[in-house]
Amino acid sequence: MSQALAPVFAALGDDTRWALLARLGEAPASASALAREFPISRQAIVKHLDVLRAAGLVDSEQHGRELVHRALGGRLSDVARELERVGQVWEARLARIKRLAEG
Amino acid sequence: MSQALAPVFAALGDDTRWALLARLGEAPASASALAREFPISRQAIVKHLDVLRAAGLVDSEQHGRELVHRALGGRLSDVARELERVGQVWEARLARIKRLAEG
DNA sequence: CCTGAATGCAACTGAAGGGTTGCATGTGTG
DNA sequence: CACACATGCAACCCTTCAGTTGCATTCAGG
Repeated sequence: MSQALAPVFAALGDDTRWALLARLGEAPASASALAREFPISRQAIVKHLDVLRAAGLVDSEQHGRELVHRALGGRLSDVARELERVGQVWEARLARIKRLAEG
Repeated sequence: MSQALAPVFAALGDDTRWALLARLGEAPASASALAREFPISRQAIVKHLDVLRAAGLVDSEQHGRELVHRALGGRLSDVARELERVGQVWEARLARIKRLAEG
């Protein structure tokens, strides 16, 4: 199922990358276009996009002479479900321990 | 609402930290106890716990002479809900764009 | 056709972060 | 009361990583 979560979190852990992803969430764009909107070089943006793509958070498509990138909400939902699941297991376990200790 | 997500992702992005958190999810433990189970020094573990606590993923309580840490599933659920929400917004936007382009 | 714009590759720098060791200091329990 | 064990603080190493600059290349379109 959903591949290792760590790479996704690592990808999301950087502010710039998160901003970039949020921007792509509003509308697809090319690296050069993003470079005009953000205060960092195009190369830096390309590297971030590589990381995001590797994490399954972005996908890219050739359009004429430019490579257009878009954010994938689906992957985010996958991760969300996994987190929710894990979180509930922990909470349940904690509750059980507390019950044992007090009861 | 749920404070900035970035710190949480940054915290979850490290494999060792994730492993540590998963371990605490099974049962609370002190830093020294964890140091006996993991192949890294107690100091390294303490630093990881600091990061996790700052992200709201762990909380610590003094028990006799030791500081016992436990994983907070609740925070994980918060993040999950936020992710799910954002993911759906992106998907909806994409669908709308696609409809416009094709329709 | 030819030029501007977009991409790709590579080397380099500086800072952040994971990990270590050493030491000082508390404090529970035998 | 003493000693073992848990914690805290600090300096230090080394790798990873964000970001930069420079250059080569390709290709869409006027």
